[in-house]
Amino acid sequence: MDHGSLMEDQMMLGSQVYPYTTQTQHSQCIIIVNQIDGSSSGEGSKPVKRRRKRRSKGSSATIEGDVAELGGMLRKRKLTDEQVNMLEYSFGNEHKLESGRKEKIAGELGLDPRQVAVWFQNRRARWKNKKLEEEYAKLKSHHDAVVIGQCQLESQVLKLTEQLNEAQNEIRKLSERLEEKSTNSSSSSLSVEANDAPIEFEFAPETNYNIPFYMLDNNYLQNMESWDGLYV
DNA sequence: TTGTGTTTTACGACCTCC
DNA sequence: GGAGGTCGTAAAACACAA
Repeated sequence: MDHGSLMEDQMMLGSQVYPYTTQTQHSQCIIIVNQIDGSSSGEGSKPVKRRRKRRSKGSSATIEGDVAELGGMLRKRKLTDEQVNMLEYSFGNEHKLESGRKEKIAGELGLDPRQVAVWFQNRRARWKNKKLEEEYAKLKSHHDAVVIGQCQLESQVLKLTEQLNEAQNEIRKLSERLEEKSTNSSSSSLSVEANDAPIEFEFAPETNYNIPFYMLDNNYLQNMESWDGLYV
């Protein structure tokens, strides 16, 4: 029998047959689930996508923790705060769920072991999503810092390029002046330098030329310090 | 009240490990 | 091969604005 197509047909027809039969009896809710579908996953090599049987939205709402079965159909129930708290506590201790632990938790909380397993699966998925979001936020802030740093460096490059141009102009002027003087006094055998007026520097006379000028910028040094931490 | 977006519960399909 | 994992998604439950 093709359970898949039967289920699909039942869904199409709006049938209320659910792929599980239920036997519930508990202080709050125990669901003993007997799978009648029988074709869990191993249906040959070809993957068969079967439509799942879902209840229609027309069914009335359930009270939290209420019995999970009505008119032969499973009802989705919200777990009580106490159950969720206990599950959260258990999840906090260990994200994985061995079968012994699952049975124990299910027994303590009055839940079906399957519910406990499903809850842990969903909880792991939420935890993973949260981790991914955190990771994304961290990477984004790092990226933003890198972009800001890059802008700062680019503006520094512009500034330094300007300074370099000025320096080159100054050098050119000086060498032109020297050349001029040497041409004028070419007939004389006297030393030029001895009678010359001192050469007048037009920029940064106080600059210490033993240190690369870009390192004299405080911003440069500060940036060097703050950038070290980014590449750990 | 109702439409809509989000969260929670549950499941099917598939994968991995023992 | 079975148990238990992830992933994607349906549908109920819930929150909340209009």
